[in-house]
Amino acid sequence: MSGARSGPGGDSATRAALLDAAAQLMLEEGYAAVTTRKVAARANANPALVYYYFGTVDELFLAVFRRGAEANLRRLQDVRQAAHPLRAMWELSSEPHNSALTVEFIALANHRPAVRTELSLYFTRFRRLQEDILATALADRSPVGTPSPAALTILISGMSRILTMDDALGLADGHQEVRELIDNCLTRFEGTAPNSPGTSASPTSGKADQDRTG
Amino acid sequence: MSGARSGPGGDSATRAALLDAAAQLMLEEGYAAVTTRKVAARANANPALVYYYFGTVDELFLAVFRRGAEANLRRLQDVRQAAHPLRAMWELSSEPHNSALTVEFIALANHRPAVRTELSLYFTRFRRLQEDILATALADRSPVGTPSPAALTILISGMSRILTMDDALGLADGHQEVRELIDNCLTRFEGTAPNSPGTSASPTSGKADQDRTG
DNA sequence: GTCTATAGCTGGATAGAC
DNA sequence: GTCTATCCAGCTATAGAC
Repeated sequence: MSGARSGPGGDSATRAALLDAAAQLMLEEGYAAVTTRKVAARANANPALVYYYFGTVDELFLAVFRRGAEANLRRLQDVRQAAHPLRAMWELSSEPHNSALTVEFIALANHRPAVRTELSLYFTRFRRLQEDILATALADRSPVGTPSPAALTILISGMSRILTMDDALGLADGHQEVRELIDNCLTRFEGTAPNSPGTSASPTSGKADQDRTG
Repeated sequence: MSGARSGPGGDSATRAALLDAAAQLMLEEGYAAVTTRKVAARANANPALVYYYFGTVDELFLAVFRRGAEANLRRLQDVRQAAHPLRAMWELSSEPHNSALTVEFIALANHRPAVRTELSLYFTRFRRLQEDILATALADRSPVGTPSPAALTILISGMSRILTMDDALGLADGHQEVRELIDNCLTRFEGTAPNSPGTSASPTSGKADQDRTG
């Protein structure tokens, strides 16, 4: 039950520890700090095991990303069941932990084709799901002139990304007003109460909590 | 007149070549590829000269950033004189070359305090200037309910950043609609004609053309 | 200002024992 | 599955000749 179904493609405890270690390193020191030696040290494992499980460092990056991406897609699915889906969606997009890893992967994607392909696929799926949720939530309730779900998705993605990236740099000018504007929009559509903490989040949590991506 | 006023802090041709090389490397291969050897090779210079001029690789990063940042602030200043300042501001923010370098520096900033400080200072100045231009352009002409210049600045920054970052990943869903929405806003305030190519850009161009930052 | 040389370290990757 | 040992490449930074 613990380290079952092993093998290079499997889900052994060691493999998971290596993934956790790599994600942590990316967050704390940046993708350039993800070396076989450092990852192994942090996972209390032997450096050679990185090659055993992943073959190359590039594949390690992809595995880290995929794990987080899948967790995030599940969480977005769960948003449908939240008391206030739109607000839950906004909160999911605005998680700072989330966006810190994303910045690292986007920087990586600019220079590693395999990573770029993976990110492109992930974002396409994530945005489509967002559009879907928006379409359902806004059906017959949006005033004339409301942009399409696709455009609203860009708006939400852009605003959550700039706010979280600004936060990382300590920039806050205008943030409060923007957050209030967004809050007003959400309230207009879904009523006043924010989701209680955890309502928007995943029953999927647990291990996946350590390296969300998106 | 050519390599005049030399010295480690000066502006010799070699120093400039090293800065150009570092900026190119960041764009093409990412910040992790900025090593003394590679930078020197690309600049046809000796690796030891990096230390002569900059002391450390960190200082080289800062010098690259500052050069681009100053060029960008000058260009934003020039926007005031454009036929359509708001449109010129939007076009400046939307330059892809611009944002590619910015992503690298933001990733760097997450892990190097000196870089974070520098970016924080730059963005603060850039946004303040944007707010100023917005305030001037919108004075007495904005309908009730229009967000403040500070909030509009976040909106502009967020939209231009998400669009350019999406472009780098090949994501385009909803982009056309968003661009049209923005275009309509600009037209409503400034009339229909886009700035002729170059109108929004810098008389400051030339060498600075190679590594804008922002 | 520019160069060579070099110390000392860290890295990716593999072979092969257990 | 996990480990040791190892090859070779690349890196930062400095000392010192020219």
